[in-house]
Amino acid sequence: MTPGDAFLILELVAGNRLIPNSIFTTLLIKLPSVSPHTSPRLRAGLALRALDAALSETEAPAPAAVLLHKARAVLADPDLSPCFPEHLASFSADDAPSAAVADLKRLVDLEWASLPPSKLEIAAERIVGSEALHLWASADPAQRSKLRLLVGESTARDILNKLQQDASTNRLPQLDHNAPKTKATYVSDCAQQTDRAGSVELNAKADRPQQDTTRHQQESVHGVPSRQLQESSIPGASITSSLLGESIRGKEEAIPARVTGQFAPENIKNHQITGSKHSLMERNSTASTFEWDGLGDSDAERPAAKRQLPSFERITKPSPTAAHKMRNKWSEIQEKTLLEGVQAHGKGNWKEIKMAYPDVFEDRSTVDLKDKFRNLERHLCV
DNA sequence: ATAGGGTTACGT
DNA sequence: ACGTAACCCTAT
Repeated sequence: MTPGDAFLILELVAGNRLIPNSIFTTLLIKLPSVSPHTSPRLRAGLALRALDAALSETEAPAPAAVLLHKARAVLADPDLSPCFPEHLASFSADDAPSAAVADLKRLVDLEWASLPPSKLEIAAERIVGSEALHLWASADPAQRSKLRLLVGESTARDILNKLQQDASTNRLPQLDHNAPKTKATYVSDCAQQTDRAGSVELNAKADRPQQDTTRHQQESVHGVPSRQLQESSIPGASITSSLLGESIRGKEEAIPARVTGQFAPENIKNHQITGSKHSLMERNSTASTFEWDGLGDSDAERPAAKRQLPSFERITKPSPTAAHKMRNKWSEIQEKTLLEGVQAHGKGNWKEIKMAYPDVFEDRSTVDLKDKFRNLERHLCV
């Protein structure tokens, strides 16, 4: 195992919040040591893990003041503080400790969701993602057998089939410039536009967030914790880095530290009077809200909280008791799941995220997800 | 399907 | 009264 391979593994693992600290630290100890300074993801992952640990005292419900104190200690740690983005490093709240801790947790969640994809994820995207056909098309037989080894038999067959189809229609797939935004673009959007070069570089390679690799990654974490991670991922990594090394390595130096300072003021929209087009003031008759009984967000998801769509009769005969319906507040679980979803599937892939957590988002539309994430984002960006 | 402008209900 | 979370509408 070369230091380069160790770097790829650690960089992947550090930035995946689903992989527990215990596993991460085990890897940290057993693998050849790597310098975190070449990777923003690795740096931020290390820092966020430390902060997470400080904030999640699961033993006894520690008082907020204690958590805050611990968190501040982490933030002030001279080894870690350079790794935090500015708004976290300079975090200070004059609210009560509990509010400050809640604020901090929110910021940390967002920061996790904003981590750029790892180089392995990007590499995986290149060999199975939307751009993969080009790579496969131009690969000679020896390279193809390497690729086949990496992606697995069935995926290889799929890709080759597609390739065949495209060859028969005599057309290679076009580059999709309207591809949805990825984590990487999200980061660069949100961060100040001061160092375009590095971000653009990342964007070009992570044109679309991969799906399968992330999902596999998560499944293996949930299912078979440590053994698999330590053994099975290693040969793949070596092959990957030997095959793709020149394209993903050597760029490390070129990637500048992430700058997430103040955000562009243009993002702040001041509600202004709008020459309203037409009867926007009128509530859409198809709109409905409903009550979410109780505040049971932590436990059993209510099984049958179904939105009741208004029927025709109801329109003609409006309910006399017109009980004022509350709106559906987002539960903490839903918020966390959304952030996790964005981390795993990329910002903008709302449909995908919704489908990935059907129970949690049963009563949320993709637009709801998008709106909610926009709200969460504003906490960070304003 | 998604982004972004706009509206409304709710908490303060 | 005001800021904002949740929701709605529409252009792309």
